Amino acid sequence: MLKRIKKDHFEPAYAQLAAILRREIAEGVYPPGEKIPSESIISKEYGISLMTVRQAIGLLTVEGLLERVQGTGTFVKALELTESRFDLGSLRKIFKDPERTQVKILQLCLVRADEETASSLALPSGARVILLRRLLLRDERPIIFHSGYIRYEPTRPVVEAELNLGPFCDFFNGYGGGTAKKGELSLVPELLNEEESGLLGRPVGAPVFRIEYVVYDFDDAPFGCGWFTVLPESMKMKARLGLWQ
Amino acid sequence: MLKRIKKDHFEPAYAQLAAILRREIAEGVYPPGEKIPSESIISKEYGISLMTVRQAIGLLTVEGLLERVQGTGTFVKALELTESRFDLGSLRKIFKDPERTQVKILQLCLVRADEETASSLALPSGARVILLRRLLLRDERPIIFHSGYIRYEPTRPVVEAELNLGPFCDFFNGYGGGTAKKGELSLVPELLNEEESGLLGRPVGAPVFRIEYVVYDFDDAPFGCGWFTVLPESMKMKARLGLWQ
DNA sequence: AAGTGGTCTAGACCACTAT
DNA sequence: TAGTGGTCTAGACCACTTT
Repeated sequence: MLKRIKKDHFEPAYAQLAAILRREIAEGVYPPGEKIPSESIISKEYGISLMTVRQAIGLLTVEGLLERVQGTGTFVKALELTESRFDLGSLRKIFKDPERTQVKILQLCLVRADEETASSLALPSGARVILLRRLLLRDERPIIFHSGYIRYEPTRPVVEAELNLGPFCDFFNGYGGGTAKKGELSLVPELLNEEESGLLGRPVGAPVFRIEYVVYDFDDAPFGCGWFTVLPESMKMKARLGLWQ
Repeated sequence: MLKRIKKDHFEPAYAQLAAILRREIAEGVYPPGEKIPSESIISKEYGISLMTVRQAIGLLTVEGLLERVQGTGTFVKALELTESRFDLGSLRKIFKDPERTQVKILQLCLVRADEETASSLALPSGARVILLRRLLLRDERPIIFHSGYIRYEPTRPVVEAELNLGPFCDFFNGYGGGTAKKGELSLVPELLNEEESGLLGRPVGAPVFRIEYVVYDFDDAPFGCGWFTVLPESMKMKARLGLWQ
């Protein structure tokens, strides 16, 4: 039998078993909707411990290939559009490559919060807040526009250099050393307005992504909100479903 | 000590420990970047097995709260914008609620594939493919437009009723009983064109999501491609970061 | 060398589901 | 009642990192 787990292999046993199961699913040995053999049967078949089998099946479960049903069995999942997950991985590379990226501060000042901002930051309308507007450039070309409001705390002055030097999204970790506890984001399709059009060098009305956010401190009080306007070609939102090996 | 694991609790031990660690992180006992106690120390401290501790820490790791570094320790992760994950969960409810949703077939016919489609489906240019265009309505209102091409297989005739009756995204599972092995999706911001504007009842140029896809069969050959145009209010793309308990 | 996480075992009992 | 997955134990050895 080819499907055997080798001890002393560079791959751990659970990964080997996961690969075998992945292959068997790909080959149609277990078609979508079908039940795969029980954990104890697999454990005996391959001569490995039950916990190791569970680790392999757990892996394929988070990959979306299998589904466990207590008391019944483990089943092969069919492809479902709604299982797709998109992440901001393409931004990660940009944020972590200081060589080619540059941040330009457009505005950093104290302003009176408008109705909506005050409400987002749980402040009385007209309270003073910090307005921060920046442009992120990649290879000299603007690709992201950021506009954000931050709670103004007189005890913690904002140092421009601090915001300038830190990573682009660093106010997520507060300014002056504070840290965010949680954040809420929303992704929407948007059209470039006139101002953004000028800043990002694209025609008015061009389609872009907008990421709106609110971040909260460790007392669950909102301390920052705003949005990022991102040119779609610099933020590839891709997802994969099923068996890609 | 309050932080103690109760056996015979309705919550399993690993979930109790995860909740305790979550709380301690929230309270700043372990600030972002800090190391939490080692697994063996936790194991002794709470009188539970090492495997159970690992299960709890594994849970918080996939939640994005902790990060394991082999040979060094487990650390509290700071909030990072780029860790955000958006899913199509809001579509799930729509697809699985046949009471309020309705599918209207606009077109189902054999056409000659254009250059791009032929290339996506790995067919010679001008090959015959099935064109399927549909509208999904929710409470009588159109919210998603789907336009897709499917490989034409003379041996497997397409039955309109089949496509009409199945769930909206069911061609993912092929037609005539075939099944998809994998799929690749891409999310982009787009503007409504004139045709879509008429179908979806929104002005031309309104911002929408577009989900482009290619699905592959079990021989890794592409058998379907196309896109969904989705009104943004019916597809809320939300993500949460950090500690929400 | 000591400490950390990564893997693994050979059992055990439980909750749930089907028959 | 039998079979399934869910949880848990008390060990073990390994790979890796730091000192």
